[in-house]
Amino acid sequence: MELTEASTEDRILEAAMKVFTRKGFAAARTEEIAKEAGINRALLHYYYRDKHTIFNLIFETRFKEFFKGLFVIFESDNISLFEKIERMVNHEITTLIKHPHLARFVITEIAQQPELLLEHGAKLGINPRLLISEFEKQVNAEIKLGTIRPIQGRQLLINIMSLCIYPFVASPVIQTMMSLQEKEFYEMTEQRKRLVSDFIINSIKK
Amino acid sequence: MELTEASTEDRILEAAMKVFTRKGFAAARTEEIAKEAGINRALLHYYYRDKHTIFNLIFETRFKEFFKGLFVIFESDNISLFEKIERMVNHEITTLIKHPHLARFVITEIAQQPELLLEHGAKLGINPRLLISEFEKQVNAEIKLGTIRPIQGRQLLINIMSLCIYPFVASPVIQTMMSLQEKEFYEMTEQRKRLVSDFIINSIKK
DNA sequence: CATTTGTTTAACAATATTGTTAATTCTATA
DNA sequence: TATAGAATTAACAATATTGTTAAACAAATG
Repeated sequence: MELTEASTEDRILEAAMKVFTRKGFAAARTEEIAKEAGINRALLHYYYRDKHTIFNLIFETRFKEFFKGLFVIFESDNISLFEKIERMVNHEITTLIKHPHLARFVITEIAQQPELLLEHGAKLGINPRLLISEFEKQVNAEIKLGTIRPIQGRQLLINIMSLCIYPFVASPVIQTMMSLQEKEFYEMTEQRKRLVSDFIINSIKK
Repeated sequence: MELTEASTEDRILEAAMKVFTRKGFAAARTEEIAKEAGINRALLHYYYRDKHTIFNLIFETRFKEFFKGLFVIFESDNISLFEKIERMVNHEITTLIKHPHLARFVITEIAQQPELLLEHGAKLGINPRLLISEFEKQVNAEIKLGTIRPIQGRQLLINIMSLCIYPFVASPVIQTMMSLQEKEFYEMTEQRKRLVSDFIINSIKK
C-alpha cells in the first residue's frame, strides 16, 4: 500500500514552514523554499502570490500553535491551581518538543513586526487580559487561604512560561555550552515536564 | 562646558548597534544605519569595509556583554550557593534592563549562524563546561549536606537563566498580552531581581 | 594662500532577491 | 488520440540592497 505523496501545493507549504521557522522572514530565501520543496521558484508564485502571502499562512499556523498552548489550560475551569500549573507545563513542553523552533520563530517575528500580534491575535477569539485576570484571582484566592506564598499572579505566570519556553528559545546556546547532542537535549527537556512542575510548586507551596 | 560630539566613526557604530540589535543581521538595512547615524551610506563603507565588518564588531561587543553576565559570577569562589544564585540573578537582570534587546539579539543570531558561538566563544578565554561542572559540584555538595532538595546542577542552571532572561526575550509578547507600558514593564523586571532569587531559593531549600 | 590630507557626497555599478511571462510538458477526458 | 486545462519551467524583468568611484568639500599645514 502506497502513501499518497503530498501535492505540490502542500509540499511548498511544508518547505516554507521549515525555512521560515528556522530563518525568520527576512533571512528566508524563496530560492531555498523552492529547493526544499523540490520545485522551481516560479511555481511558488504560481500557487501563492508572493513571499508575504506564504509567510502569513505559515505565521498564522505557528502563531495559533504557540498561543493555543498558552490558553488551552485556562479554559479548564474548576481545577486546582497546582493541577492547572502541571497541565500548563506539561502541555507547553510537549508542544515545544514537537516544534522546537516554534517559540523562537513566533517571538522574533513579533519583535520585528509588533502589528502581527494584534492582527493575528484578534482572529484567535480569546481575550488574554481576561484569562490573565482570572488566573490572578485564583492565585489570590490561594494566597488568602494560606496554601501558597504571596506572589503576583502575573509574575507567577511569567515564571511558568520562562521555565517552559526559554530552553527551546535558547537551545543552540544551551546545547553548545553544555555539549548536548540532539538526543541528550531532547531527554533533558523531556525530564523538565516533571521537574518544572515540581520546581514551581515547591516554590510557592507553604 | 560643551559635550564633545561623537566622531562620525563612532556615530556609525552606535547606529549600527541600535539597528542590528533590534533587527538582526538579515533584516538590518545599511540605509537605516546610515540614516540613524545622520550620514550618507557611502561613508559607512569608507570607515568600515562592508556590512559584515560592522556586524562582527557589534556582535562581538554584544556577545561579550551577554556571556560575561553569565560567567562573572562563577569566578567568585568561596561563596555559598544561595549567595551565588542571588548575585547571578541580580547581575543578569540588571544587565538586561540596561540592554533589553541583548539576549534576543545574541540568541537569534547564534540560532542562524551557530558558528558564531564557537568563533567568538574562543576569544572569551573561558571554558563554559568547566564552569558548569564546578557549579554542579557545588550543587551536589549541598544536596549531600541535605540543605537543598535533589536537582541536577544543569537543570538548576537552566531554570535560573530561564527566569532571568526569558521575560526580556519575549518582552514584545508579554508587554502586549499584559498591557504593560514601557515603564510598567521596567518596574516588573526591576521587581524580579528579588522575586526570582526568592522563587529559586524557596524551591530548592529543604 | 597653495597644497595636502582626510571627510563627505552623488552618481554609478554590481549583485542579490523577488516577481512575471510565454512557452513547454503533462494529464485527464471527450 | 486530439485537446483543453492545469502544472511546470526557463528566461526575462523589476526591484531592492549592497558596494565603488570620482569629484566636491573641509580642515590642517607648509
